[in-house]
Amino acid sequence: MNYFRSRIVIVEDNDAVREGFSLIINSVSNYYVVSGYDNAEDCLKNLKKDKPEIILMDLELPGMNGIEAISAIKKINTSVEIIVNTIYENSELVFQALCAGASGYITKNTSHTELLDAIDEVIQGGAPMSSKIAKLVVNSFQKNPNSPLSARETEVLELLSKGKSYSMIAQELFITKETAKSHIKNIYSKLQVNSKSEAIAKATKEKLI
Amino acid sequence: MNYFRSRIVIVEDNDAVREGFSLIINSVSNYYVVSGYDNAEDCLKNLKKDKPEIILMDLELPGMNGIEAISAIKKINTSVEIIVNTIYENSELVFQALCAGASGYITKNTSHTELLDAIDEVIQGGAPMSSKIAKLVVNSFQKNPNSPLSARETEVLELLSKGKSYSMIAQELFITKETAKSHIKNIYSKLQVNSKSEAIAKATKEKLI
DNA sequence: CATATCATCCCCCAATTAGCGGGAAAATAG
DNA sequence: CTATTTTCCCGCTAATTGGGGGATGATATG
Repeated sequence: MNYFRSRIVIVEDNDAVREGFSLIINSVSNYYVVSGYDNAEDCLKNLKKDKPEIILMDLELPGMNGIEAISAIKKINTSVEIIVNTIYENSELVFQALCAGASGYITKNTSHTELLDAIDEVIQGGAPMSSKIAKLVVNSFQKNPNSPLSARETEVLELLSKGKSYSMIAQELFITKETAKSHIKNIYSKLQVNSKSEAIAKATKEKLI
Repeated sequence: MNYFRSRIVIVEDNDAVREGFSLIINSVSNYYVVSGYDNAEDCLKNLKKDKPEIILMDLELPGMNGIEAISAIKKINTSVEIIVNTIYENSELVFQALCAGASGYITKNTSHTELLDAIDEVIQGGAPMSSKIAKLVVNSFQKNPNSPLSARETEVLELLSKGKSYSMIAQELFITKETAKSHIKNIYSKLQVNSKSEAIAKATKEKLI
């Protein structure tokens, strides 16, 4: 009877919330909660025993935080799918969680149905995200439309950020080294920096490249 | 009566599909189709007249392709929300579309309901994506788990990719310049490259950093 | 316990690079 | 028509890079 039911682990320090999730998840036949923990350490300790396909992970936890926990879990078992469930919509946290290996990120105002939908989506190979989170993620691909740099300058800075030297940039853009140097001079002046790394840092931060 | 209905433009070269979408969208009261085009050029030409809040954009078009169209449209009107609707799930195209400024990316096997949901989501500031697309996007944040580089080497390479010099890397990691050099030597040997830019290129391609 | 990898540190050396200063001319766009 | 962009040139010096050759102790991994 259990053969086709996905094993789920919940890490959530609020007992009421954790037990609520368990009830919701256990109420449908496709999956069941093998274990619930109020901290990441216990989850890690029992990972090999629990063998979950999916972990529902809170981020604000006592002791080890959720981001560290995701990294640690993924190091032990790369195939487990982790869905972050938190109140935080802070973009830094979102990207940290995704970089650490989260497969989905849903915020805590989600309904029971949305929670179950997220689990379904992960099982089907998707990446469930709350609406705002998806927007954050998509925005991260887009450049700042108010860049002070010209198209050519942006092109040069992009190559610079890939570690190319002046002469390599010149070669790739079919210009002389002097022209590349000239562009870089102008880039530095516009960004008010005076070195490659500062320029890259500023451009990355302001999404100019 | 029209004041609160969102204006939608459809760019889709298949007449039947385009007209089908129009019927679906016009069947609900929240939005209506102001224009439909079978190519991007005509859409661009009429952008100021149509004043759409949302554009439903196909990628495979005669003449100017969808990616170029998105860039061109966004250059004219940064606030218009563009939802890509295509059969392609190719990751390169997805990222190009998002980088060009698409707010959503749905594939053509979506139901009428899902199409309308996507439009709703965009209006509410979200970023609708098909399940597979969301997974692609989320995966793009994650590193290759089979990196040949050690943690320290990865750290060094990350700083190198930010344009830092050997001495700056040494400073940031509290090691000597010689140690940084040593790490870089080992990185080059492991990646079988012999320069900074090659290393960064290979590491980026294989998502080691 | 032996071997491998990792992280740290040291030397020498030559070629290239980066960034500073100063220009200038043609093309493009508003 | 004026501002910006893109292209190109010169000289100069400090710094960087990447090649080579090592060594040490710690920590895994078998």
